[in-house]
Amino acid sequence: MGKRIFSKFLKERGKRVTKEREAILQKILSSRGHFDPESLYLKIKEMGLKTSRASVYRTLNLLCECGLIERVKKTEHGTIYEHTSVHEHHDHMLCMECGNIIEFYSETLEKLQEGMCKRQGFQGVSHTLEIRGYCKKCQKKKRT
Amino acid sequence: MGKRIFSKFLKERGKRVTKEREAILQKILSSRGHFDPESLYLKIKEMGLKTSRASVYRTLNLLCECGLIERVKKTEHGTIYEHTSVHEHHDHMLCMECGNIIEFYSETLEKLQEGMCKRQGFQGVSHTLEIRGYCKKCQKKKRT
DNA sequence: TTGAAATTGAGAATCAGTCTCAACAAAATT
DNA sequence: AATTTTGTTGAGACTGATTCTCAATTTCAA
Ligand SMILES: [Mn+2]
Ligand SMILES: [Mn+2]
Ligand SMILES: [Zn+2]
Ligand SMILES: [Zn+2]
Repeated sequence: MGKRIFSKFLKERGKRVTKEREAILQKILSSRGHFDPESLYLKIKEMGLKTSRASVYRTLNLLCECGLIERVKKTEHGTIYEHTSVHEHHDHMLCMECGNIIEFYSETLEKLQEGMCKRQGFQGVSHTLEIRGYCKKCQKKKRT
Repeated sequence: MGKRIFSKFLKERGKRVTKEREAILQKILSSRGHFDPESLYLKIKEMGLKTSRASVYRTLNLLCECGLIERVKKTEHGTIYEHTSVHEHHDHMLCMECGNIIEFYSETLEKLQEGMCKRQGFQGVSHTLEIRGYCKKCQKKKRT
């Protein structure tokens, strides 16, 4: 499904639909959750498909532009992405102990943000909310 | 005021209060708003004080640990910091056109987040909310 | 099928941030 | 006060993510 969107996007810009770009998108769509460019690159090589880091990075930028994926977060170890076509918009809780990511969504929270924007005369387009702390498991561990 | 806190923090850890560390903290406290390591480094040099990039980075890490400053955001051009002792906690709206940053705070929003954490059994410690979009000025420019 | 135009991949370049280590300074011991 | 111990500094090397370069290759409209 994302394949169509991507092809259309590329053609509209006079860009080309190549095997490499298709392989990269396919691999992203066929795996769940968050990912980073380096692991994606390695997974694609493992499958015997040919690609290069340069192409992975270039394609990730294109996929961001066309809205099929999103940059979730820049960390000290690089950028984390996720695909948006599957998931609807959501925010994240990040466990500082184990790195586990909990996804959540609250309509009320979203509305409230819109309200804040209006009050400031700001035209909101997108947002990221990250709550850092400790997940259930890690809270238990700490108690002992 | 932050000077005291920093000295205490350093001593508690068997670390030393040096001219370089004091100069860096002073420069941060005496300037308003957000900053990045490189400009901070340049400002300090301009003043004729002696320092190195290494020391700036090292000291910023210490100041984060002791809570006097915070990493606001990692961008493609590096990390943006701000000092917390002055400002209370707040969130950000970031204009994608001109880079302008609007700070805001909503009690309701904070409470709502606490509620979301409780529902997930997550122990929230801190968070970052960034809303991206267009500020008043840039909205006007776009219309014309 | 052909050729102009876009894309690819290997490796060089860039850039923020960290690390190394010898010279130096602060605290602790004598 | 002199000496020893230990932490800090700064220049520059290093790292790792990402982008750039450019010759070779591929796409696709005609
Ligand atoms: Mn997610
Ligand atoms: Mn701020
Ligand atoms: Zn955890
Ligand atoms: Zn603006």
